[in-house]
Order: sequence, then structure tokens, then C-alpha cells
Amino acid sequence: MEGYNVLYPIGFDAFGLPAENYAIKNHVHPKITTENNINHFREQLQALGFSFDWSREINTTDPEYYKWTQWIFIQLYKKGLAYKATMPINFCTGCKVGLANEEVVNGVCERCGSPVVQKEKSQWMLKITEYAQRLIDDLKDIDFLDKIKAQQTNWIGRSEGAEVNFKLTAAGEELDSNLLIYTTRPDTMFGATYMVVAPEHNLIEKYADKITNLDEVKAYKEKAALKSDFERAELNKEKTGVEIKGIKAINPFTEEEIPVWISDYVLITYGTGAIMAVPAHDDRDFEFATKMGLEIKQVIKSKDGANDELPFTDVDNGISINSGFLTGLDSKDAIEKAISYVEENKLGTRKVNYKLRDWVFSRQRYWGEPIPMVYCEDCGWNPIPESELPLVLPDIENYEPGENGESPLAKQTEWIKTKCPCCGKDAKRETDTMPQWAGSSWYFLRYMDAHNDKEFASKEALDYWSPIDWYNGGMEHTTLHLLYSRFWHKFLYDIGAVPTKEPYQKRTSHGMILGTNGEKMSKSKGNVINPDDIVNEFGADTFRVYEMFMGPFDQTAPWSMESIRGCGKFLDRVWNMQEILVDGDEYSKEHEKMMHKAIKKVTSDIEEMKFNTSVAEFMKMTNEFYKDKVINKAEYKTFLQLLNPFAPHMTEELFSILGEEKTINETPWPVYDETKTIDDEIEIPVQLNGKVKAVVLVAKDASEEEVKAVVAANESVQKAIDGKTVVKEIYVKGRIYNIVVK
RNA sequence: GCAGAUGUGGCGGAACUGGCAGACGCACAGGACUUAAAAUCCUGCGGGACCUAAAUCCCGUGCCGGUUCGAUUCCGGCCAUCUGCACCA
Repeated sequence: MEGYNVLYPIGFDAFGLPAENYAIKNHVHPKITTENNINHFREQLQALGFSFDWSREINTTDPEYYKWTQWIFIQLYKKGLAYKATMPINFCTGCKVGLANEEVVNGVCERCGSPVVQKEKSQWMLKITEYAQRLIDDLKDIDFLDKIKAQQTNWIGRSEGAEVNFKLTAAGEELDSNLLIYTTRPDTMFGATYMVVAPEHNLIEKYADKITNLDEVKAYKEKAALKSDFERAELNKEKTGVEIKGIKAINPFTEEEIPVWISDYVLITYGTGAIMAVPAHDDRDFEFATKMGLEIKQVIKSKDGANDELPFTDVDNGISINSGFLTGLDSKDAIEKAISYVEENKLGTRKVNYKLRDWVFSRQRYWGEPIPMVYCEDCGWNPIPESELPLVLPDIENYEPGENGESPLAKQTEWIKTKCPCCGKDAKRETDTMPQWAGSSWYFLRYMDAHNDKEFASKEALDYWSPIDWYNGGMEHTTLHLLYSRFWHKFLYDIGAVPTKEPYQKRTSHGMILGTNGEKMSKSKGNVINPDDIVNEFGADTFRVYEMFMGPFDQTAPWSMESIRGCGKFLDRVWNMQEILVDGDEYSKEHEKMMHKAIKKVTSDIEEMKFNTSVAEFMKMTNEFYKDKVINKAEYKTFLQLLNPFAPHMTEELFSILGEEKTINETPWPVYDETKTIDDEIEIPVQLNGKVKAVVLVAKDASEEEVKAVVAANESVQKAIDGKTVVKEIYVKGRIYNIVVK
């Protein structure tokens, strides 16, 4: 209505675990249930009157769509950003199948209750870590809500520090390799009294012959492997560990010999999988050292000397002590100096680390895009020729998870058999599929050119529409999906396939609608509100107006069956205004000001997504028209145009009853005249020491003297200041008049 | 524990840049219409001080303090709730 060409698309991201598990449970092929669900969703969305461009509808499970998902994977592979690595998967010891994280509940299989353990498996990985810094840096150029930016930044988790080598010895002899650790606090090096390696660390295999208590160490390692991620990550868990006897490390700053331990509080997936422990200045190390009776050496004290209870971890308020050349330095300076020392003496290097890990891109599942890779005994892994895309997911009968954590596709012997794209010899297809995030990592690009069978989207279409001006979605997607799609987009930008660095210019989020009991809607709680029922009972317009009215757009709000009736009543009143309708080509004198003010308010409210106050404005106007028992045609038309985005069906019907030829959405959005929104007379509250005692009416451009005179003449004011001394009088033009008295 | 958000009547929520706290709606109460009910329309509706009413006054935006002529709004410190992440060295 404001003259922009707006692309408002819709589509269905339909691969993934929920669809697959539903299919398994009900013995219906996921293809069928997916199709049924999409049809149902489409009907529901249409019943609500959304103005989606249905000609661009997409479905990520359509081979014509996932052809391009596979194509992007091949490009990633060609640029070295997709690689195979051995990663642990959740493995159910009962069902003998691999499980997704959400299928593991309290360390046991959701279905059979058997313990879940970690099993090593070769998987496809995507190198999102290569983009970590750019994913942080480029946030500054885009308009995301601050809380969304903060979540992205925290998730990527950049930290600065150093990697430092600790020499190892066995029976006093120096070993041929060092133990590399990562630390963000090199200033605490003098306080490192022991070291810890993760259970998976290769130190144990490498120096097995030097370890005098190898059986004990190996037993600990095996026990740790049996624990699920959940158990290992559980907070307040007692720390456990075993000293690796026979091997010692040398603290490079103190030259002292310190013990080396193995414990699962150190993670193989972060940093180098080994740490130097500084129990005096790290909570976890402190807990471990206290339990194991290890030395705790304080090397930082607080500036004010007040709080020296250990562990003392405040970087901003610390000074090094007992730390050789660092002693006396501020913690921040000490960190810098320690890193310089490390680099000068070739002990290690400055290093930035990220919490973000590479993306595990394989799923041992049926309902996903087949990974278009082939393994040949001679040539290794190679992508299938792009001319063979899409690699269609075979239509199979038995899509239950495979044995020993294999994909269900591993049973499809005919499908697996193929020729090597390099040498032509017999070769095997990859049987893992892509995760549910794959299709949604680029879908926005497909909307720009949804039916292109030559490319994922033409350059012209991409240039015309890119980037997405405004992306609204739930907060639950602000880390994974949002980050993955930014990563893919940046990759596509790097290979020249898209014109912008970032996919989305602006990202907002909506609040969740809770059940009537104030809890998240869920089937098990029985508090689900079905939109079909609401539309049947109250109509789509009432439904929409209520959703907008119930609270601020970005905040959660509980559903109320009582409150929605109020919105229905409001729309009835709008309809019945026909009974007080009179002719008129212009706004009437008595309503003119209200009309201009309302256009201004609703226009800015929509821009700021303050839909709830827009609806309040409509209700206020309606009350006003009924109070005056009259509305003219010009006023009614503008009112219907303003209300149209909220209640499209009824307003269009009324518009045509008024004899209009065009539909409302073909008419331009109403405009207002700023000068006509200003009142001639304004009310000025008069305060006495900040408390309102009276309200006076003055002309809109009244001078301070004039206002002062009116205030002085006011009876209530006179009464209030009677017997008191006026100290000061403050007038804020057009706002307030405050008298300070003693 | 870390990060982010939120706290205002019986309820959902308004309140611009620090300027009349409670817009608008729900619920509730009283009245009109009706044989009656529903629907609709009108009126009232933060708490307290007076038996009632008007008028008036006092208190009041999670708690304690500060800045200011003036604070729901700004600052400091707490408390509670929600969401996400969680042994990240």
C-alpha cells in the first residue's frame, strides 16, 4: 500500500527427525505424512488470510529443491570446507542404533531406556570455524536485535590467550614431545601446580610404556567413554580423575616438575584437550585440587587486598604476586607480558580460540538429503558429477534406524552400488544423510527464483531481491539455524554465487503464545489451542486482531478465551457502524483531528511492531464514533484502510459495500497532515513539589508569561500554595508547570 | 555458574526524550431493554482515611538507597521469575 514491491514468501522445511519418528511410530512413510501435513498447514495459513506469495512456495524435501542443497555441499567439499572426521555419536546399547541428542533423556534412550554411550564414527564435517571471526565481525553491519547479536557472539565464544608447550619427563629423562595446552590466563602460569589431560588425549597411547599405573589410567579412560555427554556435562558432579604416574611435566616459568592427571572435566573438543591447572585462580581446578590434595599456590591478589579468598578469579581487580618477572603487574598487563615471554622463548604462541566447533553434518537417518559423495578404494571420497544431481532419496519400505549406528540406507545394497566418478571402478555411495538444518540454510535464496531449473537462483533475481530486508522468527533459532545460514551465505558470497556478505539485513523475533495456564503449549500438558477451532468459532479476523492485541509482539503472552471475545465484540461494532454512517467526502470538523492523529499513530506503530497499541487506537476511535452517533463515509473508508492489515476479510467486505471498486490493498495507505494532529489548546498539569494539584487549559503556542498568569489565577493552585513560600517555578513548554514550595 | 530478558490493578497490558501512572481490552458490580435469558447499550471499577455521598487528603509501578523541581523511566545495590547455554581452561 506504500508502493513497494514486497516479497512475502512461505515454504516448508520438512526433513528431519520429528517427521521420521512420527512415520516410524505410525508405520506411514514420511513422504506421505509430510505431504498431508503440508496440505493441512497450507489450509490453515490460507484460512487466516496471510498474503503469502504462494507461487513461490518451496518444500525442502522436493528433489528439485534439494538438488541445490546437494550442489552447495559439493561446492563446500571442493573448497575443502567439508571433510570426514571421526566423531562420537550417541549410541543406544539396547536398540543398537545411533540417536540424536534430543532422543537421549537423562543419559538413557528415550524409547527403550537402555544406557546411551558414545561411539566413534566417521562423519562429514563442515568447517564453520573457518568463518567464526567473520560471523562475529559482520554483525556490526546488520540490524539484528541486540539480544540476538549477543547470543550469536556468545555462542561463537571467542577467547584470546596462548598455546604453551610443557616439557614432559619420565624417570628424570626428557621425552621427545611436549604437552601443548591452551590458556586465557598465561599470567597465572607461576601458579600452575599440575596438569590435566582429557580421557581421549593421545598422550596415554603415545607413552603407554612410561606410565607405571597404566591399568588404572586405562580403566578410568574406559569408564569415561561409557558416560554420555549428559553425564559428563552435569554440573555439581563430583570431579574424578587419576594421576598418570611415571610421567611428569615441567612448568616452563618455574622450571618445577609437576604431576599430570587424567580427568573428564577437561574436554577433548575444546582447545588442545589438555590444560595447565591453576587451582588458586580457577573454580574447577580449585575443586579438583582440593579433592585430590594437590598443591594450591596463590599468584594473584586483589588490588584492594580485601577479597583474597581462593579461588580468586577477578581479572579486572588482580595483581600478580609470587610470579617472578610478572610480580607487581596488573593482571591485564601480566597477561600481555606473559604472552610476550612465551613467544620470545619459543614456548608457544598467542592464540585465539572459539567455543564454536565444526558442524557435524552426517546423520545416520533416512529422512534427509542424501550426501552426494562416493567412496572408491583407489580414489577415496569424491562428489558425484553435478549433472547427476539431484541424487534422489530412494523410496524404501524399511526406514527404521540401522544396526550398529548405520544409516537405514546402508541396507539398500542396489542403491549403494555405483561407479567411481574418477576412475570408473565399482564404488559405494555415502549412506548418511544431511541434518535437518541443511535445507533451511539457504531457502531464502530459493524464494527469489523458486522455479529455476538451471541454477539455485538467477543472478538477476538475486541482485533484485538480496539481501532479505527483514527476517522475523523465533528466538529458538537465533543460534543454530541463524548461524548456519549466515555461514552458508558467506561461503556462497566467497565463491561469487550471491551478491551480499550477509543474508539478512534485519532480524527480529516474536514472543511465544502460551497456553491458557501460562505454560508453553504442548500436547502432553493438554493446553494446545488449535487455530482451526478459533477460526471456526470466532473467525479469522477476530483471531488476528486478538493475536496483535494480546501484548507486545516480542514478548510471550498466555492465551485467553475470555479476552478474545472482546476483540470479536470490537469487530462487531466496526461492522455495525454502518448504522450510523452518513455521506461525506471529507472528514467532519469534529473528527478531523482524531483521524489525522490515528493515521499517524497506526503508521508508526506498525513500523515499530507495536500492534497492540494500534488495536487500542482502533477501539478508542470506535468508541468515539458511537459516542457522537455518527461516522461519515470518508472517515469510515480511512478507518477500514488502517484496520485492513489486522482484519482483512471484514474490512474488504465493508469497503465493497461502501461501493468502492478497488480492494483496499490496491489503494494507497492513508496519509496525515502533521499540522492537523496538533491541538489548538493543550492541557498543562500544574504540580506542587512534583504532585499534580490542577490542570489548566492554554493555547498551544502560549508564552510562559501567559501560562504563568493562568496558573496564578487557578483556584486550586491558590488553595494549594496558601500559607507556603514559593521557592521556584518551572515551566516546560507544552508539558508541565511545577511550583516548588516550602 | 554465564549470557539475555522481564517485574505496573483481580487479569492481558498503556505511559513519547525524565513531565497528569493505570490508555485500550477482559473479568466483576449496578442499571436500561426483555415475560426471562443471551446479545446489545449506559454507568462504575488500584488501595486506604469518613456510617453514606460529594469534596479532600494519604499511599501506590518487585525491594533498599541515590540523582532531580519532578523517577515506571536515569544511577548503585539486592530479590524473584522466564529463556538460552552450560566443566570452554
